[in-house]
Amino acid sequence: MTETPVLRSNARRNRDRILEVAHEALTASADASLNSIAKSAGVGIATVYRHFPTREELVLAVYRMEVAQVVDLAPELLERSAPIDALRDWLLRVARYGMTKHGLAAAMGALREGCADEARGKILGAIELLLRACEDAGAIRPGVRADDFLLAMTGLFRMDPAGDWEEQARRLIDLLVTGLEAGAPRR
Amino acid sequence: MTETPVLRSNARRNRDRILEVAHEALTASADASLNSIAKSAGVGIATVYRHFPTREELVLAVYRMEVAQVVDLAPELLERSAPIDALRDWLLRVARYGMTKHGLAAAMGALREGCADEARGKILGAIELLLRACEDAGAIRPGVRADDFLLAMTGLFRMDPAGDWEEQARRLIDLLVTGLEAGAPRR
DNA sequence: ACCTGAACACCGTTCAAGT
DNA sequence: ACCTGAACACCGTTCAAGT
Repeated sequence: MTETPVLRSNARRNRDRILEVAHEALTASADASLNSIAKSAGVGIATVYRHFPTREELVLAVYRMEVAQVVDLAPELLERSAPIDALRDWLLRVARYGMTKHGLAAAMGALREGCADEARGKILGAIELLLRACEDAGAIRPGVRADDFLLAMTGLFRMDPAGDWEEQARRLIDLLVTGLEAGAPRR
Repeated sequence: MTETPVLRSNARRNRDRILEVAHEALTASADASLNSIAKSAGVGIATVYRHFPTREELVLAVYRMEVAQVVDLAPELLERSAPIDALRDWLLRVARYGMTKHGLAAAMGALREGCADEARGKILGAIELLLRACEDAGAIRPGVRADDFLLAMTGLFRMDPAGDWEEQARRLIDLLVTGLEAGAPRR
């Protein structure tokens, strides 16, 4: 992934500790300050900057760890369910994920579009995988683009964590999947 | 709308000037500083705070002006097109709107959920109007909730203003409308 | 090599003082 | 009533100095 230029062991330890603390802090609040993160991690601010040259870079590093989890879930779900169910499940998990890590979702949303490309690419890969599986099964209309569907999913990250978000997520997912199913060969 | 407690004429002039400048500045960049806005408006910072007790309040005031425009568009479109076409047109206009005022859309996105309630209510009203008209015409499946559809539309504000956003908007709108049309009585 | 904390230029917000 | 700008407590970021 990121190149690992063999850090000294204490440097490596610092880096991990910063990431861990940043993960906690950003999950709790999207605008946790770098100073507070450095203090919680027990390092000087400049050490944070040594490892992550800018605030955005740190947020992105945390983001990447999270994205990997969600992305890896797609093939697992496909192994044990029909493609269309796997898609539904995956979307619900993404929503749940976005809700438990609400601060993080907000922090990600505030990032400049371009700089999240790597993570975005991975998510697009997972969507592509799910869509193509559904397509091959004849469960959805063919030709829907992964990037379009990612845009359509955006709302899953924008729900109110208080209250009935799970119900709302289900309804949104129904709306989206119904859209995909329209014009499917096998229906 | 907002109560108008009869401001002195120079106060009123200041308020208008601040709003005007803030509109320009926030359109250009979502994180234009209040200090810079005050300077451009030719008033002291504290004057900005007198009229808008917090940054959020100012952003929201600008936001409200913008929302009104989009909301008023819905009945106009319904008057001169079939409901389903009015819906499509409206969605495209919303997307175009979000793109020309990208900074503003970003600033709005950063607002706490709850505080935009008034504006949110108006938008929900416009969506409700369009959905019910389509429903009455038998063009879409009945029972789709306005708040769910608003969530599904979220992506329209999250497109990349550089490049082919209009194409992407059209594809996203197609995806959404196809979802609505599935199970419509008259198809 | 890697770390530190004081220092810099900002930010949103407040407040004593002016007319 | 309404306005002003200096002041406050922060922020992200940098840099000279330490081991």
